[in-house]
Amino acid sequence: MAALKVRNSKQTPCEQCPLRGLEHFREFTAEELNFVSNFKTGELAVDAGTTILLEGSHSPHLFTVLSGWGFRYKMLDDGRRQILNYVMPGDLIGLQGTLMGEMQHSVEALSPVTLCVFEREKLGTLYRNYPSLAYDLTWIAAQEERILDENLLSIGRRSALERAAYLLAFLYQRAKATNLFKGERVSIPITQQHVADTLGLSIVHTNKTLKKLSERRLIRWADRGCDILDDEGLMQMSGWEGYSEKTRPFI
Amino acid sequence: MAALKVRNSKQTPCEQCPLRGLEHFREFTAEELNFVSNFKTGELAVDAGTTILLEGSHSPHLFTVLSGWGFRYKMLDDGRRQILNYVMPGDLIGLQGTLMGEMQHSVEALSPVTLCVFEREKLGTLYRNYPSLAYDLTWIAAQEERILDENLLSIGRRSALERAAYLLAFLYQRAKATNLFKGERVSIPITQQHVADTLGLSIVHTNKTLKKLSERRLIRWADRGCDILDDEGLMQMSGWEGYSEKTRPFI
DNA sequence: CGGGCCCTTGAATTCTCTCAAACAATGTGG
DNA sequence: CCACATTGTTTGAGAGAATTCAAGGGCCCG
Repeated sequence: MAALKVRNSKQTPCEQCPLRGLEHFREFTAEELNFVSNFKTGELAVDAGTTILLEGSHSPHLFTVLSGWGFRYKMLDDGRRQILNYVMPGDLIGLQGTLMGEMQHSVEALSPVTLCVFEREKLGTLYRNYPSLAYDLTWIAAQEERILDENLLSIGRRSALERAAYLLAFLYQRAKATNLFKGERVSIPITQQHVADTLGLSIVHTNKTLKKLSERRLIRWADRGCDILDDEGLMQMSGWEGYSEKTRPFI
Repeated sequence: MAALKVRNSKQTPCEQCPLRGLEHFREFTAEELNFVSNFKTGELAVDAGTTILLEGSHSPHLFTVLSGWGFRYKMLDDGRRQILNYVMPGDLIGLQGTLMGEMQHSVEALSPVTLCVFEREKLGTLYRNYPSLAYDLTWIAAQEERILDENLLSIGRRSALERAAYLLAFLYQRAKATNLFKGERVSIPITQQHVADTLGLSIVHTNKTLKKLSERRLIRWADRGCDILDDEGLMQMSGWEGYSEKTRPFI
């Protein structure tokens, strides 16, 4: 699977960024917008299945997801894979690698994905002249930390059924916030193998666990994806209360 | 267990900070040092077992650990506990809560701990006037993210034996870097319950797993703690390669 | 039509948990 | 100083959870 194969190159100017209109994201000042517009050097469109960032690679790019789904993961030498988190529109990827030189995880596209590409050299300017954006970067990193804390709690201490319910409620909440569900379709584009690799379970046991959620009418497993039927039921089953932020920064 | 009980209040000026001398931490410029010295409003000393920060509490403090060991954790309603990471000298705690209003995890002292207390109101000044420190804050958050990624991989995909070996090698490496082992004693001050709650295992199974590591002469379980006998053996057993940073920022 | 990918199911095996009991070390109050 | 409670560690046994192995079915695409 070739990394970073460009599908097309039409550009969305930051001023007309479709995400900026969503109430989920914080507004920019004119100055900020002007800088970010300059910070962005291009756009990238990749197919589902493409490896966007690869563990072990150096000086990787800094991206924001403009559309589509993806996931971050790590692998052990023998092929065991752990999915760490999912990425959706508005999410920044590659920050760890940008700050620390080497990617410690990979990112793969789950669906066709478009990415804003940022110029890593201008990160210094960002910190020097745009403290509010610097603050946002720290905020974004801290938010990711928070999600990982919850995932860790889930894998370490929740039962298989609770874990699965948490994951699906979590994905539903995030996807809803970024307006990923146009109209009625509420489908999460993952396979059961992805669920298994996120929950730390085998594919067989994951299948049986998801079946229980289906029998309780909380979800419906569709073709290569999952429809959420009762997100509150999922949250109740998992004991997870959801995130409360109304708005968040994005770059 | 009362939170934040002050044990004494003698102060260490930042200029004479014992951590600053360690080669593990990056140097400050005179300006940075001057600001940080002013940013620090006091010092706190707490006993082992004290809850330093509590999940659910608001407007918490921002601290750097000056001495001692602690751990971050989350709990489910029914008491199941997951330890997320450990904190050691030089580690910043409370950043998540400071940025996002409410603590989503707790922090407890494993040993007597002294903390530098920072004035949260001056965080804006930091971002506005000290971009290098702002960068450091983002770096610190990204580094925590990286550790959580590795922990997640461990709990999700490593076997019990590998997990235990990883954890102990990880703690050893971090403790060594912060010079926590004066002389020969290489003892990590945790109980098997802590290990269990970190690895997502029961205490009984943790005991049996640690026994296997002892039999292989990789560790020795001492009184309320663990002596590392062969850290390379632990790393080999876990398949973990360790962190490569020579130096890191701290505030 | 065949191959590949994904989902499903059953069965045997292995891992991990809970329950239960006991022991060691430490600290406390009488 | 001893009796007793508390905390942490250790061990065995049975129950439950999750894994691997194996096989079959559906669907899409070349």
